[in-house]
Amino acid sequence: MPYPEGHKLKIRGRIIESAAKAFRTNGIREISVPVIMKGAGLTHGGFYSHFDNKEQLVSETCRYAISDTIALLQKAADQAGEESKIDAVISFYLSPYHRDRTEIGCILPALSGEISRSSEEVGQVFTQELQRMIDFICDLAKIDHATGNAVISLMVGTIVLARSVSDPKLSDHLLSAGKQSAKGLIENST
Amino acid sequence: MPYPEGHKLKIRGRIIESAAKAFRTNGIREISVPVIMKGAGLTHGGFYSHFDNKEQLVSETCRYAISDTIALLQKAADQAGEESKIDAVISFYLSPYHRDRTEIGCILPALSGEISRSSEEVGQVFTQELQRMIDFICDLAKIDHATGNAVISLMVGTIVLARSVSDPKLSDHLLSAGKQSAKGLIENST
DNA sequence: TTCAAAATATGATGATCATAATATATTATA
DNA sequence: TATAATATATTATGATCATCATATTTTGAA
Repeated sequence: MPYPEGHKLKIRGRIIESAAKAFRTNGIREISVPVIMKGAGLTHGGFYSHFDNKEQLVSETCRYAISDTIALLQKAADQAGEESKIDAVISFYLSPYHRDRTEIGCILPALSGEISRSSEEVGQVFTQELQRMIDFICDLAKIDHATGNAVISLMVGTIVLARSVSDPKLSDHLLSAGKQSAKGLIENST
Repeated sequence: MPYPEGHKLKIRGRIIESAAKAFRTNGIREISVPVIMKGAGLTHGGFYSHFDNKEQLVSETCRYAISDTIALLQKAADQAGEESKIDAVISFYLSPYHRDRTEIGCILPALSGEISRSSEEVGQVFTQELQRMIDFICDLAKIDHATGNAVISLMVGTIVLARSVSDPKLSDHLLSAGKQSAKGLIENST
């Protein structure tokens, strides 16, 4: 058995990481397989020995990227006191840092538009992972699902718009308005 | 002066309408110039006598499409009593009808992702038109800009997610949660 | 050190795209 | 009706893309 145990799996992981970074900054259709492979330190040809096609990579990258974001938010929560965990998560999500560092950010605002035009399979993975994200928020804030849904929608919409706008002042206002209202929604629900 | 007065302008308008419909359903990069021209009943060659390039068409289509949406929302408001105008607008925006009829819907949820990766010029047009949308909501609901920003973010985020999700029940829940919370935000602000 | 399997690289294919150059069709006026 | 200006259609170009076929490299074991 040539090549070390688990070698291929590791490479596969590197391709997914490269895809996550590339998709987050440039969207799905704007990033080619060759570019993703180069990002993983490989050439394009080997791609199809790891994945059936680009769509399959999109699925797996979705799953990986949302888990990654939940972990990131968990870290923000861990650094805050018990009472303010959800506030810390909201503040991080709606920070200028998260708005500007698309390459490490949440894919919900970055890719939702394209996901809605993707295959059924991609849609299902996305749905599953979004559910996990909603559960994470509901548990942390101890709120009902309706409020959790709205908080996520508000956070995603805020980042979507804050990133699209060319006026930095308006962009900042969108962030702080979103932050204030998200916290308000949570307070009013308990 | 051959060709009737304003003929070219009318064709130009038809191209923009075709683009608006196509972009709304399929996004910007996924729709080609030939397809847009075919939608306007023309062949692709003539495109460049109307527009410098695709990017310019995107700009103009943005402007047209958001105005179009504001008019649509105004119509929804007109059909309601004075006290419930903003409720009517929110209910329309977050209706299953609006979620499902992407080809006539608001471009904010459909195109924001791609807009944030477009040229400075497109970004500026988008920013201007978003401002008009925010003003429209603030005037109608008689709320401050911070609340208006949050309401729009919530509406956009809700449609974005409701369209991406493959589970119809979750999609409906997202809509109704968004509706309830948007109305709540407005009530709490006055 | 050599070998064969496994992994990766190189190169090719056919499609589609934005854009441009050129040819053809249209039509208000003379 | 003929004409010249204007609008549209046809065709061409060069780039990029997903995917595939084939060649080359790598590496654990014999």
